[in-house]
Amino acid sequence: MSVAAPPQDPVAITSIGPRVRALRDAMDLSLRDLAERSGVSAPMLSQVERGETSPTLAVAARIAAGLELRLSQLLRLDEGGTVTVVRAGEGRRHGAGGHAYEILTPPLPGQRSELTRHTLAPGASTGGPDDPPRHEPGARETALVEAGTLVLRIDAERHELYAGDCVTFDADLPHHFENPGKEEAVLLAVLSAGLRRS
Amino acid sequence: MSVAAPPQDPVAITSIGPRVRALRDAMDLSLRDLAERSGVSAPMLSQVERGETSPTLAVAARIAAGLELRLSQLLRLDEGGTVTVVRAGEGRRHGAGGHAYEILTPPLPGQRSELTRHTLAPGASTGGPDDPPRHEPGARETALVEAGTLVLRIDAERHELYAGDCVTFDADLPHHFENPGKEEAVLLAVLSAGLRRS
DNA sequence: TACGAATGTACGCTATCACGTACGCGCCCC
DNA sequence: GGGGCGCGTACGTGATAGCGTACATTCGTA
Repeated sequence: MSVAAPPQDPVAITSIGPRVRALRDAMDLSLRDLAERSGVSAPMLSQVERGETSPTLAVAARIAAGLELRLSQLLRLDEGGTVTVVRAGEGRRHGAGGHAYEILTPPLPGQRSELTRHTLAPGASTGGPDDPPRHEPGARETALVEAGTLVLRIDAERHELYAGDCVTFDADLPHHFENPGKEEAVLLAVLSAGLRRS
Repeated sequence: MSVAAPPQDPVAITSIGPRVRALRDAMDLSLRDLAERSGVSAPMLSQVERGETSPTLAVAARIAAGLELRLSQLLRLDEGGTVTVVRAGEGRRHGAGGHAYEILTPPLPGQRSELTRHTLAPGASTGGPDDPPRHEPGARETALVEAGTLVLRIDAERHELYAGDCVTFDADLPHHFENPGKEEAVLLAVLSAGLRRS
């Protein structure tokens, strides 16, 4: 999931106006009251409330202070925290053959890690030796075996993993998992992106 | 017309400059790169970073967006919330108070995500309302319910989660999980760090 | 009805925010 | 050494944020 696009809509954030108005009303303050408390002039407050102007951080902070809030608190009210729930089995499903996986993390801006649940039929493998996963440099992967047994091959190395085992490795190396057993294997994988952006 | 107390110091908030600089460095972006990503001119970015000017909310939001952060997250860094310190002693509480957890990822350099498996006894909760987890700004958490039912409380919101459900949210908001059921609940949590401070 | 006191808003003026351009600097490579 | 190319920063200019003042309106009260 290499997110690169601009993340959110910065314009909508300007809409603290209604919020300020609501808070001021809730505190039973007039424009002049809040002006005195915040050190921002009443006309300015009026313009901000109506969205006719975008205050500077300094002024916005003083307004927030006058409302006994931190600026981040005032702003979060208009941003709405990101909470995304993916119900059981409702992730994005991929895969063919004996390898199926489900992406459990949403494609949000700023998302730096991806959680996937892989199911490997007996004898199946992820990617395969000919088509090794190529992750970006600096990426790191953590894999947790939920059920069955697996073999992780990184470069020339070979690691046997059993249910409950957890392995962490640099994901920019060619690697893949194999299911050598006779039962289905389930793997949870966390892929963390590197910091660098180009 | 009721409350009276002057709350805080709004002046210090203006100092997002160093923060922006650190975040930009961590993402390995030049002023012009960030200018393109954010839609704010490079000279303006330079002035903001050096604290020579107080940007407009609109501009500040665009800067935050260019850094893949919400403005409130960017601001929280310079507010009293500098207490980004993780809850004291929670790492030791293995098996205490009905909440046990195990860190599955190693403390490697360059590790930017942490995988933990939590076990919550009936009625238990992670952290608790008085001692909410405070992760670093920009951090994001993905939690997967392995067994039982859980309730995620984040700010004022409440989300019911059942086995197999997966939820992703901004981890720098105060949050905690509760086990309202009569059975033990198991939770896998992936905590992805935000951009590094240098 | 008239009046004082409160409200929120329209008007100018000044400070400064925010832009495009241009400069000095360090680096790599013909 | 002289180009190029990237970086961050100093200019000058237009836009606008933010102030003080003055105005229209609605109340409660005489």
